[in-house]
Amino acid sequence: MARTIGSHSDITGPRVREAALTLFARHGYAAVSMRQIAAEVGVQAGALYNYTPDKQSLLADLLAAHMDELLVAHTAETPKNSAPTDALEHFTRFHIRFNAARADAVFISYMELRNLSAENFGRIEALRRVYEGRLEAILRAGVASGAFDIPDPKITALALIAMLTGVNTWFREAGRLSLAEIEEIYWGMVRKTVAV
Amino acid sequence: MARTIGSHSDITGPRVREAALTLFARHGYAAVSMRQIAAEVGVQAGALYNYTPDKQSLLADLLAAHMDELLVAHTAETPKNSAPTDALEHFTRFHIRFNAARADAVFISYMELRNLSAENFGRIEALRRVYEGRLEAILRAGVASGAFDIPDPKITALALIAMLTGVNTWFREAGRLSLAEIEEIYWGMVRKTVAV
DNA sequence: ATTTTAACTGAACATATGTTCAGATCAAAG
DNA sequence: CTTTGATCTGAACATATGTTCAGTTAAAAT
Repeated sequence: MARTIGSHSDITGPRVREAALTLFARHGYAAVSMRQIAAEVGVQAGALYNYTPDKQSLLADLLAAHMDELLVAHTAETPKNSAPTDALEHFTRFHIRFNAARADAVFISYMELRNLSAENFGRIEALRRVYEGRLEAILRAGVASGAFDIPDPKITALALIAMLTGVNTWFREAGRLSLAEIEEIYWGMVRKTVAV
Repeated sequence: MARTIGSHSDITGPRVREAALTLFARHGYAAVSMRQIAAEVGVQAGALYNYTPDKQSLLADLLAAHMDELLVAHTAETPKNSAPTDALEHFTRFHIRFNAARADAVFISYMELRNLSAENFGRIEALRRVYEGRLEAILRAGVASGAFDIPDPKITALALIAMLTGVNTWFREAGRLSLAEIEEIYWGMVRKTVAV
């Protein structure tokens, strides 16, 4: 009637976040009520406040966690001192693979920026800029080395990120193409886009 | 106290749609109330129902109108019997220019699909598929003629649309680059992406 | 001038939402 | 076994939402 048998914050907490992520991605932050999230977890809405101060923090934390994870993973997996073309290939494959494994988080990290408070928006946007900046740095290094022919590295970075992230709107594991095939196709397009 | 002096449905109707478009784009459909839209127009919420059966229809009609306008404009402006490369250039420039002039409508046509009823989603999605299909047809013609080297026209079409539509997330008229400059840069990238 | 139609208000209605918190039950510690 | 801490319920609270509609005022028609 009150405390659920076997419950523990280490179990319920992640389930709250998971449910929120799934529901926000499917229906949108504003369209999902705390009661819906609670029902998904199997508790009443009031219980959610043991795990989040409020609804806005729940969204902001999901987005920040995703961006932090993205940057940490990218940092860990990025080879040092690669030639620009290798670095670009790595970025391309990393982006597709990492994001495909986290479709919901990627989705809301673009779709729900409008629902963040100004403070939270600034926080998430700063993280996004860091990631974009890494691609731009690769492109600039390629231009400087003569490996790439790019009229405007910043615009090109934006275009490539949009292209790569677009995979998330349609890729399905059970689809016609495997993720590896999609990586190949996209790397081919990216390579040609910057080719001399 | 009741009817506003000088009011007419040909004036208020479009203002309702305009206010809805602006507010939906800025805050998201679910986060915007009918009272907010009404306030933007300068009427009470109950008055909106002279112009739309319900909130969902307001959104669906905005999306459908945009897609219809896009397809009509694209049909009217597309030269007949162009070589694939010319057709692709035209598509690229058309997409950027047309959408830049309708940033809010483009934005919600991607961001608010989740908030459509199943019936309305099907309706809008079908229109989107028509547009995508036109790009794919250009790419296929280019492959058939030997002008393009593309491993998968359908995937390439999705990638290019994502790249081109991405302009809408950051382009500002008062920005560093003019729309014409952006068209040039993007056409350069698109041309190289499909190059033999 | 009168009647009809158009365009609105304001109040109401039936829910719905984010959040709080006293009390209840489970789990861990002593 | 008792006490303390953890995790929940259910009710309440203060708003907020989409929508309806009788009545009011402006515009158009007669």
